[in-house]
Amino acid sequence: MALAQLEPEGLDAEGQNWQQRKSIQTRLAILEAAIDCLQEHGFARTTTQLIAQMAGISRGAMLHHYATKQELIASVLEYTFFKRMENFLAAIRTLSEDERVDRNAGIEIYWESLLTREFGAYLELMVAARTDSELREVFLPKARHYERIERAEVARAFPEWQDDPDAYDLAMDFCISAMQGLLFNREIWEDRDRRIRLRRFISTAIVMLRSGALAA
Amino acid sequence: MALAQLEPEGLDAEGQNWQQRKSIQTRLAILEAAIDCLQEHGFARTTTQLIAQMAGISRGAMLHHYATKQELIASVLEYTFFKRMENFLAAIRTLSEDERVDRNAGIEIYWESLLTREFGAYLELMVAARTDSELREVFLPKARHYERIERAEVARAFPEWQDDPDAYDLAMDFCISAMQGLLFNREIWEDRDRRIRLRRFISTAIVMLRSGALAA
DNA sequence: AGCAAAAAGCCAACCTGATTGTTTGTTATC
DNA sequence: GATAACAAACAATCAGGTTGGCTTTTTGCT
Repeated sequence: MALAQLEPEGLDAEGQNWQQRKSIQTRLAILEAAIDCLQEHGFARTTTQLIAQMAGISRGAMLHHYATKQELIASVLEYTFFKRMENFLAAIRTLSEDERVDRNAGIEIYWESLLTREFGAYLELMVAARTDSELREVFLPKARHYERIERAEVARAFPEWQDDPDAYDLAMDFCISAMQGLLFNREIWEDRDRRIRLRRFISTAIVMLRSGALAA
Repeated sequence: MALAQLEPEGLDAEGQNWQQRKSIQTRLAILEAAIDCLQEHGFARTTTQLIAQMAGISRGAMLHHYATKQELIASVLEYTFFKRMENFLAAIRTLSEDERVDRNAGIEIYWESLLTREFGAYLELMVAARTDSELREVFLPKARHYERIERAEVARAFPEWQDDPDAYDLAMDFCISAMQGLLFNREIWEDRDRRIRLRRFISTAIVMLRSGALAA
C-alpha cells in the first residue's frame, strides 16, 4: 500500500535505446498536454485532436502511443494522482515538527495541492465519471485504490495522529470534503477573506478533533 | 432579495386560453426531461435530441419553445434552483423549534436537498461551467445572485443565528463546502457509516460555532 | 356572429461542422 | 528486413440549428 508501487510504468526508466527514450518523451508530452486540456476545456471538450495539437504532434502519432481515448485517460488518471501525491508528500516533509503539529501547516499545503494543474485534471475526470459510464468504470476502481494509498501515505507523514486511527479517518474525510467543497464554490464566493476564514475554521476544527475536544 | 422574486415566469400563471396552458405544460415537460438528462448523462451528453425524446415531443417542438440550447439551460438553472430552495425552506418550516435549534435537524434536511434531482442537475451545470466559457457566462452571474438569495432566505428560516451574522456567514460557507465535498466523494467512500459519522461531525462543529466555542 | 388572416404548437428533413477510430503510407531505428 | 515513430486522408457517426410545411387555436374585421 505504498505510493511507489503505482509509479506509472514506462515513464521513469531511462531507456537504453533511442526509440524508448523518444517514446517516453512523447508520452510525457501527451500526458502534460492532456492535463492542460482537461483543466482548460473540461473532459467533454478534451478531444484527441486538441491534445495532439497541444502536444505538438499529429493525431496519428498520438493514437500510436494511446490506441484509444479511454486508454489515454486511464494513464492521465494514474499520472496526475501520482504526481500530485508525490509533490504533496514532499512538501509535507519539508515542514518542521512545530509547523506541522502545532501550527497545522499541512492544511494549507493540502489546499495548495488542490490548486495544481494535476488536481484540476484529476477533478475533471472525477466529476465526469459521475455521469459517463465508460469513464466511471475506469475511474471508480482506481480512485478507491488511490484513496487507500493516500490515507496510508498521509498517515505516515502525520505520525502525531497514529494513536487515534478513528479520529484520523474522520479528520481525513472531513478535510477532503470541506476543502474540495470550498474549491467548488471558490468562483461563486467572491470574497477572498471569507474563504480564508473558512480554511482557518476547518483547520481549527481539525486541531480540536485531534485534541479530543470535538469528539464525533 | 426574496425567493419569490425569481419564480420562473411563464410557468406558474394559470393561463386563460388553451394555447398558453399547453405551452406551459410542454415547457415543464421539457425542463423536467432536461433535469433527468443532466442528472443521468451529464451536461456534455445532454443533447437536445435526448431531451426532446425524454419529454415525448419532437426536437422541432422543443426548439420552438427554447430557440437555443443556451436558452434552455438558463431556464433549467432558474427552475432547479427555485424548486430546490422552495422545497428546502418548506421542509425547514415543518421543523419544531426544538428539532431545528437544539437538534440541528436542518443539517440533514440540507443534505437531503443535495440528493434531489434538482440539485443533481444544478450541480452538473455548476461543474460544467468551470470549463465551458459559454455556460460560465450564463451560470456565474446567476449563481452569485442565487447565493445571496439563499443566504437571506435561510437566515430567515434560522432566526437563532440572527444575533451573530458573522458566525452565520461562516456556518453557511462551512456547511455548503463540507456537505458538497462529501457529496462528491460519496461514491469513492464506500463505507456508509463513515459518511454518517462525517455528517454528524459537521453538525457538531456548527453547533459549537453557534455556541461560540469554536470561534474562527 | 361569421369568417378569413395571423399566429402558435408541432413535426420531419436537411445542412454544416466536429469527433473518433481506421487505414494507408513514409521515414528512421533496431 | 522487421519494427517503431509518425503523418495524412478516410469513413461513420452525431451534434446543433435552419427551413418549410401541417394542424389547431386565436384574433380581428365586417
